[in-house]
Amino acid sequence: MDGVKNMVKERLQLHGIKPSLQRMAVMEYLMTHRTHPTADMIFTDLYPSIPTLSKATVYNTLNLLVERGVVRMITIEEKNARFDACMDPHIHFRCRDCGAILDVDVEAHWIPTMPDGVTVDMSETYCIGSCAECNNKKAI
Amino acid sequence: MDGVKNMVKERLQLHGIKPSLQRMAVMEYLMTHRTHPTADMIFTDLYPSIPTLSKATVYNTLNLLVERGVVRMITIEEKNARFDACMDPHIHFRCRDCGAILDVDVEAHWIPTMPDGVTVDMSETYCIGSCAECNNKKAI
DNA sequence: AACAAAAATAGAATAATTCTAAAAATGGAT
DNA sequence: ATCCATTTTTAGAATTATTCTATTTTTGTT
Repeated sequence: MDGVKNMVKERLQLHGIKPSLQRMAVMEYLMTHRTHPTADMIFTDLYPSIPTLSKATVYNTLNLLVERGVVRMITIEEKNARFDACMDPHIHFRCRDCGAILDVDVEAHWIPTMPDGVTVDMSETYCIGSCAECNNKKAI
Repeated sequence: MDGVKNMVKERLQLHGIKPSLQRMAVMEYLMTHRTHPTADMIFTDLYPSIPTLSKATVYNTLNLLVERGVVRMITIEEKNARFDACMDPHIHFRCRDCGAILDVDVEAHWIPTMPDGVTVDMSETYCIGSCAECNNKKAI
């Protein structure tokens, strides 16, 4: 039996999500690809191995996963949402030049002092700039 | 002469943007409406007073303003981009229940320690949760 | 095997944004 | 003022990410 598949299944069940073939595939994809993929990338990559897969299913699954708090949706790019199954505290950096999105580990997320009565259940920080490679190219 | 219009004009010129009627109108709108409007809201509100206004112009102008660093684009909502002319350090909070987007003042933006070679030129923090009013309603 | 509930599917519909090509406005130089 | 080049605006078409709808398939239970 495949260890990864078991982890995937457990993680879904832990959040009350029935582990169908398609949901397992999307979840496994996110757990093994730390590339912050778009819904379309996930669909395109999974399609060859699940030829009956529909884009609607990918969207349905991603929405369900986000609702249940199993993955995060990243809106660092205006165009399309990106998804991330890593729930350890980290922030995202986008390189203005090459478009890469990198994880940057942090001890904990920053939650500024909020006005009275406001409760926060999640926080995201996005940094934009130039990555090391792009800075290197410019220096030459 | 109108003081606000002068401030608007100066702010555009300071960033090398020719202050056309349309650009002034969009910029003035953003400076006087701290509601984080979408492009569509800006268009709809300005249209009555500038009946020749085109949506493309609103988008062109907003893109120019963001490029030149005069306003920030806020991607706290997946659906549409929102815009903010206030460049003082503050973060945005979105209420999951009523959808309101609030400003929360901070001393300075948080920029975590980045990997070597990475340079950051801007950072945004989004917090999501429930606002005071919605929390109140739930408590009753 | 029969049935109800849940999940997946194809394709149409929606909506935000960008693109295109043409028209209008602007700002010199003559 | 007039001509010309450049910039800006415009309307509408095109694009694209996402959601919706109605149907079919799968799953689990009696």
